Amino acid sequence: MISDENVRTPHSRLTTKLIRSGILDTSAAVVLDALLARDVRLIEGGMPVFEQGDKPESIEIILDGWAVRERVMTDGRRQTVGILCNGDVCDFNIFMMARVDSGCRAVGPVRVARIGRQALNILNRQHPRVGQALWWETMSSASIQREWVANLAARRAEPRIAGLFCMLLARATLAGSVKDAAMAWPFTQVDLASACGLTAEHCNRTLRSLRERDLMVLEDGTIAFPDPAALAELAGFDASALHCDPALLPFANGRAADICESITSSLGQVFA
Amino acid sequence: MISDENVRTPHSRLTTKLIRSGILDTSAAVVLDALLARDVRLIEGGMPVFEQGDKPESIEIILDGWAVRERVMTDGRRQTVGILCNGDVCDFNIFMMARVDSGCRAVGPVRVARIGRQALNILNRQHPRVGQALWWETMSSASIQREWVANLAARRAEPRIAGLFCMLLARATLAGSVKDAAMAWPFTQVDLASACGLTAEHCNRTLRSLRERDLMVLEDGTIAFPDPAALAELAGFDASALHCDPALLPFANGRAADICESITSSLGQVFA
DNA sequence: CGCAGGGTTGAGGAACATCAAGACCAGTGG
DNA sequence: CCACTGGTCTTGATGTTCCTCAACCCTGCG
Repeated sequence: MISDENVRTPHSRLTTKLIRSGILDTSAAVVLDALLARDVRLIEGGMPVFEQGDKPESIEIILDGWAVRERVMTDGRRQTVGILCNGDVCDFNIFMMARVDSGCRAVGPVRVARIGRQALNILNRQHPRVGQALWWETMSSASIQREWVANLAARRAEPRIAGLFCMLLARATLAGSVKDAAMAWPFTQVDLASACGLTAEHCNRTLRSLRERDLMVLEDGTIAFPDPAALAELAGFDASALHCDPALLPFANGRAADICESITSSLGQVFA
Repeated sequence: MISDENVRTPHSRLTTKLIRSGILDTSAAVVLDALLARDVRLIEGGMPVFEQGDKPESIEIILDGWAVRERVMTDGRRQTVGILCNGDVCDFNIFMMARVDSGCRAVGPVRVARIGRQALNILNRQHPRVGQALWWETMSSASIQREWVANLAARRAEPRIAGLFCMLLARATLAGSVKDAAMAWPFTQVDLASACGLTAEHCNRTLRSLRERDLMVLEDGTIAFPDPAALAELAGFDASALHCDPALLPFANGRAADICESITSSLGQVFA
């Protein structure tokens, strides 16, 4: 399921997202892409990208594939606390934290780029705009994490799963890995259940309900959403946590546009 | 409920926390405290610190009191997505984000310090260690947000509320606003229910259960925990998300210590 | 062949939400 | 002074959501 689209396009998923969000211009993107190509690892599904308790020595960027952040609870269970899409920066705490609080595991095969402390310092000095873009990414992921909390706390199983789908579809769309409202889907129902705080059985039944409503189709490791707007309607999804122009997202019902307003219009002032 | 302890001690809650976490030394702390004293507002209970959709122009630091981050859902309900304790930095996205994704509301009276973009830039240039300490705070709050997700997704009502209590007690302890495992508690049961993703009625019944087990006592706007270790045991609480020496926390059952190991031992290398 | 992992379905019960009502208290306008 | 209001806490009755336990099927794999 590793896409080779980055061979056809000049930009990685991360820079695609940052450009679409109005954070990077294409010349700065080239710098970042070159850095991302320097130290790439391929991690097979189920394998850790890093473990809870590790001492962070670098930041990891998901180039292709999906990964989960998970936390080992005191009873031994692993609780998913976030999902990483291609184009996501996986923890920026290299500078300060002595230990990472939660591990990262590949779901399906994943290509990961690594940037060490020294390279990052040089980047910040020589290309401060690129450094700032990485901080933007960090802030953005904090917003996403808050939306994740709202999804768990405020919604029942069906809208909750729908809300997760909307969020992942939107993020993957920004990263450029969605075609016709469909994307790679290496997750098992157990994975999805853990992410949603549900049992696998209940998750299964809820998925069937979504399938019967023609809101999702899953086959061959690909998930498709025939009617993203209806999915967003069911979930009560609000894309404002993504800090992007809602017109870029596949929920063409106008509601998200109302809420987000024209975020991009003010992006010119970001680095003023 | 505004404490005046910061008159007796030289340090604000934020610097107290950063010193205890091994991030700041006392001389750098003086710089930060001076900055925190420059622009202080008093916000009464129920009033917004900032609103969802605002354009961020400064970062806000909670000096005293409690606040909640909340997100307006598409059906109009306000969903709590985080709780801010004294000593917490309330969103660092001033640099990049065009809009804030979730508002901040005072629960009980709150003293807030404001640092503008320019003052922050000067701080970063003249005192890079203090700037780094603020980034540490940001990373730490991301960890706390992940633990929040785990709490919602993995635990039932009783351990979930207990887990929230443990987290808040631990954070307030680091900030220096806890005495004898007791702290100010301006939250209504409706507030608590929203934070835990429960109805107020079920929250009420669960609190009664905790009270009957002698795990909490609430009176006069103060909450006390007669047996923090038992509370942590019930919750299955793991303090590793706090990135501090577990010996500083009031859960003296040895378990947290096992998990966190000696985090502080490696703090000397943080700025290497 | 056996076996493990993933998906699916059913029955029963526990956890939680919903609806409803009442107690208590602070404020507030008559 | 009173009545009235709204907010908070509390408790009960009832229904829904979700979990638990238990199967069973399928596939890939040793």
